[in-house]
Amino acid sequence: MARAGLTADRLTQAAADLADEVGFENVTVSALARHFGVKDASLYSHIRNAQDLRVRLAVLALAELADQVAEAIAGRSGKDALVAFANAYRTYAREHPGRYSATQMALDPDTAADSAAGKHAEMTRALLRGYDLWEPDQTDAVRLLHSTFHGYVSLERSGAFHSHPRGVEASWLRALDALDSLLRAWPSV
Amino acid sequence: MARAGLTADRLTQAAADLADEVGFENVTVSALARHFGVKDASLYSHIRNAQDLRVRLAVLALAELADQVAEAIAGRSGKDALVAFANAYRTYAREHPGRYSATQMALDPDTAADSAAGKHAEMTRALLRGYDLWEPDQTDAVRLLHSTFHGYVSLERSGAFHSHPRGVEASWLRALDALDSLLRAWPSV
DNA sequence: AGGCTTACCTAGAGGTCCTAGGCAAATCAT
DNA sequence: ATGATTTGCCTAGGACCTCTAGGTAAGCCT
Repeated sequence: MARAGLTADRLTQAAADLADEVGFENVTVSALARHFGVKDASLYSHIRNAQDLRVRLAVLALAELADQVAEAIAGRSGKDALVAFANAYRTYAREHPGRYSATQMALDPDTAADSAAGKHAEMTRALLRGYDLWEPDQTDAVRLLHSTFHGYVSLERSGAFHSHPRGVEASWLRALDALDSLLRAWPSV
Repeated sequence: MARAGLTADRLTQAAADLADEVGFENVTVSALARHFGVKDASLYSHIRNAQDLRVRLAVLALAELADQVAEAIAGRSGKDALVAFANAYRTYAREHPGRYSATQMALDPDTAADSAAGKHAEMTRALLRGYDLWEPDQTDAVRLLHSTFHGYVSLERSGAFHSHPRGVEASWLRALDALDSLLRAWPSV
């Protein structure tokens, strides 16, 4: 009997693909085992439990997202960087719905620290270098930007914007214009 | 044997309380049946299935949230209304975590139309009357505000802001200041 | 009081999660 | 190469959740 050659990493990768196909909440240990043609009990020597699998998936997705964003803003600054950041974020969420859902998981502080969660804030800070912002305004702006991007993507996914004809794309661009102008005028807010 | 007197509405109410106690994802038909001291099979004459129960819960929460917000902005305008809206939204999410999670469910378009989902946008429009905004800027602004509120609340709940000492409350107030100033200056953005 | 509706029941099938313990494949030692 | 060790995947099985089918009894209606 040939072995399937499972490892925690391969399981996590497959779980991520599965999440994008069937939705994050449908990522189950059983489904993953079926995908590899093994019994579900066989996975428990690689992952502690179903929650552990989801956490690993979340960490993977956070790292991927951070990479995409980092690549997007490399060599840009000011509004260029803002738009690149925002579009990379939104694109990742659209192309990888299951993975993006995973990034919304509540991680315990230790796991979050180990993950790329901190990298997001760091990159947002880098992007703010093009604007004239210093602490504590920088932190406030980081939170506002992150909230807005996440909120927009999240509502877009839930279909909250479908009720109105105005193009979601046009609104998005306008929101980026607004945020840019807000950041430039921030000190006087 | 006395009857428990179950109805779909009572089940939904109890499910909402349960959600706030143990989390939306832990709202199960079995747990709800235990709460009423009946067998789980007994609930299926009132609700179609577990998903149906969650949808009812989502619709309930959306209506409650809309009511809270409507009450908050009644008689206010401009920044007063903006702050009242935002605080009511955030307060509901903090006091009713399970219900708020339910509001994030993806509802099919028909259900969404029946629910109070449209009321949100309508109220946000009412609040914008204090600012000098007309279509399509109004829709863009509604989407930006909704996204930001939802995003902030959502990230706050996921613990994304805990990594930095700057008070979440102070950042929130600053965000509201920024949004107010953004709305006032919108036409020139 | 008898009949009808309906609220709740039991029984049971199928799925997911997870533990305990077993066997065999791969790896290592001699 | 062969025996010993490790480890990957197995079977068995318990606990819980979802949902259907069909039964019994409580409460309402005349």
